Amino acid sequence: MTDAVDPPKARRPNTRLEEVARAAGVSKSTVSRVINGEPYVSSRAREAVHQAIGKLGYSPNQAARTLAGSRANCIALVVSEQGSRVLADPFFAGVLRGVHAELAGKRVQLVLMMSKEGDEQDLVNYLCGGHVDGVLVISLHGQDPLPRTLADAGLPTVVGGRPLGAGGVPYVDSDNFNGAMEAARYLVSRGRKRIATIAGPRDMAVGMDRLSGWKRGLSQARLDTDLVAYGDFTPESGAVAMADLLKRAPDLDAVFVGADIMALGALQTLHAHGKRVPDDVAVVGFDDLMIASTAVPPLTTIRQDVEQLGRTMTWRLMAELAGEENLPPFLLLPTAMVTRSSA
Amino acid sequence: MTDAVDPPKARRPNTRLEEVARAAGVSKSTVSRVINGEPYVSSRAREAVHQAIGKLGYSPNQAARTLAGSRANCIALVVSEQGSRVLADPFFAGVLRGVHAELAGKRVQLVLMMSKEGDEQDLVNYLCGGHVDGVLVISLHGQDPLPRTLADAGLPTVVGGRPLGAGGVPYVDSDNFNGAMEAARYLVSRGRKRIATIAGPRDMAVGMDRLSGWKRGLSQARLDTDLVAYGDFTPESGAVAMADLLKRAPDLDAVFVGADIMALGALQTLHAHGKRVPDDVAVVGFDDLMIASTAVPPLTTIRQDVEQLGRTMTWRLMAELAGEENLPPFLLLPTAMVTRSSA
DNA sequence: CCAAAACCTGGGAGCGCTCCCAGAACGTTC
DNA sequence: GAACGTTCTGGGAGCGCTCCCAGGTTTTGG
Repeated sequence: MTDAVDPPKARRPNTRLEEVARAAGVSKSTVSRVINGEPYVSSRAREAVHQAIGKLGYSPNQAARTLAGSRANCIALVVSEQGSRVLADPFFAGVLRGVHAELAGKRVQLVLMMSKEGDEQDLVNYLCGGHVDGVLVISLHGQDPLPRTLADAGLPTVVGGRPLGAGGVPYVDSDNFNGAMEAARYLVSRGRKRIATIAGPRDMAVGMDRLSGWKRGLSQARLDTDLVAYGDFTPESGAVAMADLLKRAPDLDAVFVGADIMALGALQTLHAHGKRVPDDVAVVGFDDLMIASTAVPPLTTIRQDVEQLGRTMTWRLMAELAGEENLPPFLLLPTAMVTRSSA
Repeated sequence: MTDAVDPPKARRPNTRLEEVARAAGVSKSTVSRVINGEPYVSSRAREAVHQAIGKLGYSPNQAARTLAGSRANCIALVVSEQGSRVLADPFFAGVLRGVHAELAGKRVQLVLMMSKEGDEQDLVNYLCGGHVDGVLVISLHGQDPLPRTLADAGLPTVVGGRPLGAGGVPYVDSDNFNGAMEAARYLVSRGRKRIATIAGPRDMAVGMDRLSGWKRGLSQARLDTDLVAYGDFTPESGAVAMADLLKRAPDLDAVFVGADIMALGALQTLHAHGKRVPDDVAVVGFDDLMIASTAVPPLTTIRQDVEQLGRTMTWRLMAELAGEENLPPFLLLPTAMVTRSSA
């Protein structure tokens, strides 16, 4: 009965569509049409609405739009767990940058999710629950069934990096095969005869594709392709692999390392064994990370444009969401050789 | 009248709360209570609901929850644009990792946003529009008013890295001052007499705090603090700054570089000038990036735990959202010296 | 000049949930 | 056993939007 003091609930919901409508002297429907860029709105009404929106600082309530409409205006970027490692990866950062760049200006939010090893079910439930319009998946290890599952559920999905276990799901990848082949050919063209490689893990397409490209490059020149060692995309594994190769073939005069990060380790081992780079052993990496240019000696490498990868994935997904048809099932991005001092 | 064939609308909305209720033989309200972990639900009902949820693979519609309730169950991570650069930064990746780790298990989504230089208004409208419960802001340059604006609008906000222009907004940062001081003291303790520094840009707190710490460390030992050069957190700027210092003081025997990334450039310059590290010039960096350990020689540096930074920011924000009171206005995370070969 | 088509507009039903309210079922106490 | 708590339950009013429908206004065309 007395003036009950409002509890500190605060934060009144913001301007609503209806207020904009009133301010502009039109109906809710018309405001909605203007916001969604529909036709059949007189320019007079459109103008009035825009003014009202500007004056009131109106921002539509996404939750309500999602609930009422059929679109969530939101896509997910799913990173497979081990993610603690993945997020540290410049690859991930590059992709993220590209995704963001491509999304700029479009009224689409990006939510980041990590697929936990065990309870993928939770993730799948969430994603398929209509909370997002589409999914970008990156960093698959092995035969991750996630993309297949999502695609089967009818959720538009694009994978970054050729997925091993998800035939038919659209993907975008760098042209690892041709990039690696170019590296091999380059080494051949420089007169190298005994060319080794340090490949990525066997359960990742990126590792296998680069290995295949290297093999093809060498066999075209009728060179032996027996000098293969494997690493796991860490400097340490690169160092170990290099030592192994050196033991198996002390006379090797070049090595193509399937990732700059491993090349760093290889460089250290080479140095420790008293091999001069590139005089005794030429080294070519892959990726063109920033560390490639600051390595000693600066690393000759194959550049892949990861930002472009992110952009392209996003473009492909958005195109599908927009209902475009006959989209390519996969896209391969060109790589480029960057010549520095190591080869 | 005849069987009108459904247009290919597809993707029927998923299971709804009501179906769960029916399956469990209870009311919508009860299901809602179970989902939200409210008390006053008999264990029998709770059990039945859990079973029904499991069987139907139900996942609540976030949009509806947000709309009906007062929480969005969603926080934003805002990265200030120039973002193209920021996202490539291991700092960002580390923070992101920490944020994600801290969020794991909590039913809170993370949306990523970039503040564009010009139209911050858009961002502010969106964030204050009730779409998110709180905001994490990182990578502020200069006197960015964004955190102040958000905080003033009543939106819980936590800044990563001491903000220069946002007094009063809670923040979490590494203890840059003490870390830098420790670096300086270490160099002193190793008998170095002519100690320089390469600092970050003057408009970033992280640069200034490390510079201050270095100064304090030297002046406590009654050493001159005149050898200061500035860089901008790139290897190139580090190289230039180092050359400058060498010209001003050819006799310098140590340099504290306010970021590993700049130390890389400094190392190159030192090498080019025929200075041996650490024999002629000792080098200490800051950050302990991965490149610190693979540098030649491996870099002695001050480690900051950026993942912990992300975790702490998130914890602080979530605590505030949970209504905790008397939370600390800022938190400083300890750094640790990592001794390698460069000093 | 009138019918049909093309434009523009407002009203209102619901999207799936939360949260408030009223009330049922079960003690517990005097 | 009447009066009160305490625990549990269901009903139903919205949250702010989109989208469908019905109706009004203009243009077109024969």
